[in-house]
Formats: sequence, structure tokens, C-alpha cells
Amino acid sequence: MLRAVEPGPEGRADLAMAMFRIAKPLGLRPEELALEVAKAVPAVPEFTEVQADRGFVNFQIEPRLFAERTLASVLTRKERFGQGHPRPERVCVEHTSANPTGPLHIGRSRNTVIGDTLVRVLKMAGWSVTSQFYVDDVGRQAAMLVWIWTTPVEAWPPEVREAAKLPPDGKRPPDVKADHWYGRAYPPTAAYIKEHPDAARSLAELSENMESGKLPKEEYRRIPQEILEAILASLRRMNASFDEFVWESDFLFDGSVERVAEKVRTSPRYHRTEDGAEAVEASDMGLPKESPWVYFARSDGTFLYPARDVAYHLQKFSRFDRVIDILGEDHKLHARGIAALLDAAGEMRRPEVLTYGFINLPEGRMTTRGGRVVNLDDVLDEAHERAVAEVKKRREDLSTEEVERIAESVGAGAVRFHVLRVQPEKPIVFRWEEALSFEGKSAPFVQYAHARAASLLRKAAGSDTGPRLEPSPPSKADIPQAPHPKEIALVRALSQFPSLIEKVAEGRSVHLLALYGHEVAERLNEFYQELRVLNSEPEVRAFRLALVSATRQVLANTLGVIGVDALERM
RNA sequence: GGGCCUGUAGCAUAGCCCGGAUGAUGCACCGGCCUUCUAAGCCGGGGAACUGGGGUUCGAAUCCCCACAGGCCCGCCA
Repeated sequence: MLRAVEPGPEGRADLAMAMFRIAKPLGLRPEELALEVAKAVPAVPEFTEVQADRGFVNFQIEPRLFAERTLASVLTRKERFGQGHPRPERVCVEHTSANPTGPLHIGRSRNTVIGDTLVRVLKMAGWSVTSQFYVDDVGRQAAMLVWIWTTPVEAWPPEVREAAKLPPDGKRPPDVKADHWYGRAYPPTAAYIKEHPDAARSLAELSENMESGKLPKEEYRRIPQEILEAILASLRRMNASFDEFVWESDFLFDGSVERVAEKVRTSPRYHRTEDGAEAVEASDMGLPKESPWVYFARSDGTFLYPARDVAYHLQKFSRFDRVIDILGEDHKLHARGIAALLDAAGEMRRPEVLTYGFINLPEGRMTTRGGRVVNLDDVLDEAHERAVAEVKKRREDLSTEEVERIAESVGAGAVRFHVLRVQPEKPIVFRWEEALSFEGKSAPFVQYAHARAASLLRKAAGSDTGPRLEPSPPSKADIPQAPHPKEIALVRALSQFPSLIEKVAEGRSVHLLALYGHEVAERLNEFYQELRVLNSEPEVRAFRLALVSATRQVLANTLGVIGVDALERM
């Protein structure tokens, strides 16, 4: 694709056209063609200057008109600035879907940050979006939770009891969240079962009773449910939430898994091993040639996870036009297996799979069983604590409650922004100092710019404790003959928001939103440093107030899309 | 061994899909700026032949091939 007109280099041109490609077939020198073209462009009010420069045709945009149109658009559309036209398709975004066996670690939070941000940006772009969390309450790890926690603590295997480090009375202290509490026994139980075949057998039996419905689901969902609630509480701190929860076991009981299996058995891909295990052949769908099998049922007849996941996806396709899954890169191959099973089940549609790289620690990969994990809650708590110290350092006038509230927004925002700003496929090495940075490319930097703008607007309206001034769009007469370069740069940044939303929604490149937020904040800070607003000359005051108001709005919209609180003061 | 992804200043990143005009930003470093709108800020400076090697092109960080390095995966687990 040939992009005829593109942004020119900073300071030289607002828009530029390269002549090289066009010049060649015409047998002309690009430099000459540029001169010709520049001469031929008719004078329009949008451009102040059209010039040839070494094979490029450079355009300068008329700043007053540009400012007038941009500010009018922002100030009339307000929180809807950037909103795309409604689109008829329904989209489902499944993300996070963490097994409710313990607390979320920071690595898994990347799934949430990417997924929740994508949901927000797709909504802004005009899609109707439903977010789903797939709750795994089937299989070994779910059974393990039931197995250990329905047994009185005194009856636990001693090594499990010791490794779980429960208090002497074995009761959960009120300040310990359910995910952290139940999660304690999980790794030692897993280790114990590995060592003890008899335990493994009784676990398998329990698992079977769960799947067959002998054990009522209310019974075995109790603990996963509690853990899930606790996980959701942590996610809420990061402004992430879900529209729907889909329980894996439901597909077992409504017969949909069985129906999938029946369909698949008629497929040419279908394969049954000598032992009676069932699989599908998928060497043509990216599975390794050495083991092209996607197993969906064990030889004892019980179903494997892929069978349930396919049933789940068929349900998604029955309700949605587009299905997006956010997965860790370790699930890439499984996603191909699901695609193969969907194919065998006669479903031609495929989920769009977005994968992201792991968050590792400087000393290596995070492992729950090795005890080398950083929990999301710990990161959020630490972020909160550091933010409290920062806020107190600069604001002595605020109440304790307000300091707490601001610190929570700043801390959680910093964490979310830190994870968001990196292109998803890149691995991240988690370092505390970087994750909890409150300056530079960070959420607090953007929040700070928003708070500055908000403060200016309140003061312009009369009082720092009152409502913000809401200027109407400036008329051309209000706009200075020659706006300051800092003003133009700011207008230019604001004008890019709608097309950015479009681009991010289209390409699912959510990290660009964080970068854009930083960009706008930086432009505002530069403007703020150089030019006065409140006590400026009367001929520019109205324009600057409108510019500040528009900037605040765009910052608020950007922060809204990335899921970070836009603060009035900090 | 095979497959997918990544490799850009001391560190962390954007740009790569869709090739263009002196490679952008943050942290760190050096030097400035709080008696007027919040210094979580601003201004200035040093620091990169974009992992290496070939190729395509008027032009390559960007496209193609090879090599090297790192991440992830290759279960009748989920």
C-alpha cells in the first residue's frame, strides 16, 4: 500500500508526500517532480505553505483553522471525543480466566491489563463488547482444592499442614484474603499427591464424582467461588471487571461437551487409540509432525480440557460475531489444538487469539511451587504505600481519606500503566523500582498533567474547591493570529486521539495508548511551563482556557481507555 | 531436534505490519529552573553506524535469506 500523504518530520512539515516512487515510472527526477507538484497544488485555506524539498512535497497546516476545528470537536463531543460510529457486530473478549486456586501473580495480571484495555478501546471504537472470565472448576486442580479443604485441617497430611504454614488454630485470620489463604495449601498438596499414589487415586475418584454430577456443584464450587471473589477484588483495584463468568463445569452438565464429541467422531480427523483415548489429527494446523494429536477424551472416557473449551467456543460463536481470546504465549499451541477441534466439529469460524509474553523476575521465571512469585496484591499494596508517601510529601492540606484515595489511584495506575506500555509479545522483566516509578513514562505523569489542567480550570471558574470552568469552543476570532509553537504542538497531539483509537482497536495494539497518554501530558507540561493561562493577556486567555479544557478532556478520555483514574488533584 | 515470538544508547521501551529526509521517549548521568497557574514538572548536554553477515531497492531499524543470543511451547495436565 502506498500512503500518499504522511506526517512529515517534526518542525519541517506537518504533512509530506514522497515523490520517489511516482517519479521513477514517469522517468523524472524526484526533485523536479516535487517542484512541479508543489507548484500545481491549488491554494486552500487549510495549508499555509506547500514546498518542495529534495524529492518531498511538504505541507504546513494553517494553525488557526486547525486549532479551531480540533478544539470545537473536543469541547462539543467531550467524553465522546474519539468515540467511533456504532458497529453492528457483537464482540466477546475473554481474558484473565485464571484458575481459582490461589492469588494472582503479576505475570497473570498482564492478561487482565491487555484484555480489559482492549475491551475499553473496542467499546470506544464503537463495538458492542462483552467481557468474559472462564472459570475453571473441573479437573485435577479443582478437585485438589475440594480434596484438601473439605478435609479437616487436623486430618491433613503433616507435610502439607507444615508447608501451608497455617496458624495454630487452622483458622483464616480476617486480614488474609481467601485467595491467599486457600492458595497456601495448593502447592504442597500438589507435591504430596505426586508422591502418594493412593492420594492420587482418591483425588481421581473425587474428580470423577465431580464430573459425573455425583458431587453437587454447589459443593465443589464453594471454594473456587470464594477464591474467585478475592481475585476479583484485586482486579477491581486495577479498574478491571467482567460482564460475564462462564463456569467450565456447566458444559459438562448441559451435554454440550458430549455433543461436540459426537460431531468430532464423524470427522476425518478423528482418531481413537488402542486404549480408547480419543483425539484429532492436526498436523496441517500447525501441530508438531511428531505428535499431531489433540486429545479430547481419556481412555476411561472422561473428557479433557480441550473438549470443554471447544464447547465453550461454540457457545461464544452462537452469541457473538467476533471472538477474541487473550492468552499467555505458553498457550499458543493449545489454541491451535482448539482450532483443529473446532474444525473437526464443523465450525469454520476461529477465535482471534492474542498472546503476550511472560513477566519474569531478574532471577528467572516465576514459579508458584518454587515460591518465586510476585503477587499482584503485594505489588498493589507496595504501590499504594509509596504513593501515600509521595502525596504526603507535596500536599499537607489534604485529608487522610483523600490522600488514601489519591494514593490508591496513583499506585494502581502506575502498575497498570507499567504493564500496558510494553508491546504484548515482548517479555517483561519485573523490577520493583521500574514498576513503581511515578515519573517519566508512567501513569502518575499523565494523572499529574490532568490534575494540573483540572486545577487551572477550577481556578478560572473562581475557586480551587469549586467546579471546573467549561469553556465553549473558541471562535476563530478568539484564536491568536500566530499561535505559539507549544500551543500548536498541543493541538496537534489532541487531534490524533480519534485516529489512534481507531488504529488501536483495529490492530489490537493497546500499548500505544499508554505512549499517547504520555505524549499529550508532555505537550501540556511544556505548554504549561512556557505560557501563562490564568493571568495571560486578554486576547489569548479564552483560547488558552479552551485549549487546557480540551487537553484535560483528552487526557481523561485516554486515561479512561487505559483504565487509570483521572484525578482532580494530586 | 522442531515450531512460534523477541533482539534498537548503561538500563527500559516506541518505531517494523504499510521501506523515505538528521533514529524518538523514559530511567540513569552532567548542567540549569520553584517571590506569579501543583518541580510527580520544565530547559540544555553527553551517550546508538538499530545483534552480526549477506541480499532486494534511488533509499533498509523496517522487506528477504543465513547466523548468533534470549523468551515460550512440543502430556490420555489445564
